[in-house]
Amino acid sequence: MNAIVEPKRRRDAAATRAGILEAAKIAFTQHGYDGVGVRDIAARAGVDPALINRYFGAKQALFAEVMAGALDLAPFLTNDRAGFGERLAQAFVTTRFAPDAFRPMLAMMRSAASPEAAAVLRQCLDDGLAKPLAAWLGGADARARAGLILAQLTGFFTLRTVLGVSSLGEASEEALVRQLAPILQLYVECGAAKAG
Amino acid sequence: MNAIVEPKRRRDAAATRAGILEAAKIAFTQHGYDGVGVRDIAARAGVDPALINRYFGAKQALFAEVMAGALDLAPFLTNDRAGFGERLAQAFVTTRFAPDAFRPMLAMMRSAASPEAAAVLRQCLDDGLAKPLAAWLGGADARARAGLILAQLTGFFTLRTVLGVSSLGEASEEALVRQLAPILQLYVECGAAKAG
DNA sequence: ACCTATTGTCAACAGTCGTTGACTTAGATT
DNA sequence: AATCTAAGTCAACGACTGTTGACAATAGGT
Repeated sequence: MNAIVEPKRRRDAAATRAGILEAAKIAFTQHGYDGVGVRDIAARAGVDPALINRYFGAKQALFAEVMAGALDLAPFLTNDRAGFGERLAQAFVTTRFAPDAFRPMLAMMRSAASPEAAAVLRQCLDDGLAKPLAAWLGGADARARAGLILAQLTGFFTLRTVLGVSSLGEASEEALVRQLAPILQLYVECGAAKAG
Repeated sequence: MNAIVEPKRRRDAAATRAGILEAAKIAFTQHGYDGVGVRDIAARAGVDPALINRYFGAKQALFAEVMAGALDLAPFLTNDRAGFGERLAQAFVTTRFAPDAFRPMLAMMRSAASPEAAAVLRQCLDDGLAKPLAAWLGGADARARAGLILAQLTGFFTLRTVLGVSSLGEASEEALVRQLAPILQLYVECGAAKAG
């Protein structure tokens, strides 16, 4: 029983580092890279602002660590290819989130305008989403189809959650899934069948 | 010949105001709302920064005037409904722009993260794009379909131009149009045929 | 109990931001 | 030519930004 039970050190580098990281995830999700200051993040973590630079070097590096590996489409890239569109649409349209949840795609779209953040995001997006999706899709124009699927999803996020356009906010989730699912599915199939 | 030929006044309120507006259009397109300072805009217009507040009251009001009426899909909402997807895809994928051109949709996506700009954009987007498009589409789930079309287009912009993901940047324009056009067209028709 | 490396605190730097008010100048009117 | 208003200039405000270095306090190993 007496394994390494966390001696509850009052000063714990690993814990504060993790606390900063967790606070940063929420903050970046809510306000984007430019909308959050290091003092905000530190305050959320109950920590001195200087510690952010001590543990992460710079704000950009903290953002990079927040986003590293967070963008992941793997759960959707299963063998059930026929259900891809439906599963993806359901997940993106109907999933509820706690107000302080970490939502990588939302953090991404809210940070895209900042060149500093964009430099980080480009690679996360390519490696975490675009390339795996293109590989899973296969067939003709795989990269283009993967990019357009991601464009549809990220655009949906930006318009509905970031900008709050009424068309997407007030439309029933049922209608959105009904329209979106077959579109996503079409991107899967129109490469396998033939390049039209 | 001697109509009102612009007496070439060295001090011309209307001209400087227009100059500021023009400079702001380019600046917001290139760097987004948060990425541009009033001093930048003033410098581009060759004008004192204080004049921006004199003529527009505040930065947000300047942005609002830049975006007012700029988002317009009317040229695409013609009677040729069968060619809608192809025309839209062609225009969005292949159109070349001068580096200092005003591109309203790009300015929008680069400014979406700022709450101040988002407040302006929400209404421009709804009134200028979403509502006219939904009305033109008609049929079942018109609002949802309009929103999803805009999501596809804006997402495409953000990923390709703002973030520069390789999947959309390196894919051939031909392939992109080939994949995108039928998708957009499907949003037009899947409301008219039946809500399946 | 001392020593030392780790961890946390604090203040300040050098910028940038949007905005404001007082001032000077130009141009048209009388 | 004198006057007066419109137009443009300038400096500064207060708040905020990311980052840094010197300092204080704690904890663990001896």
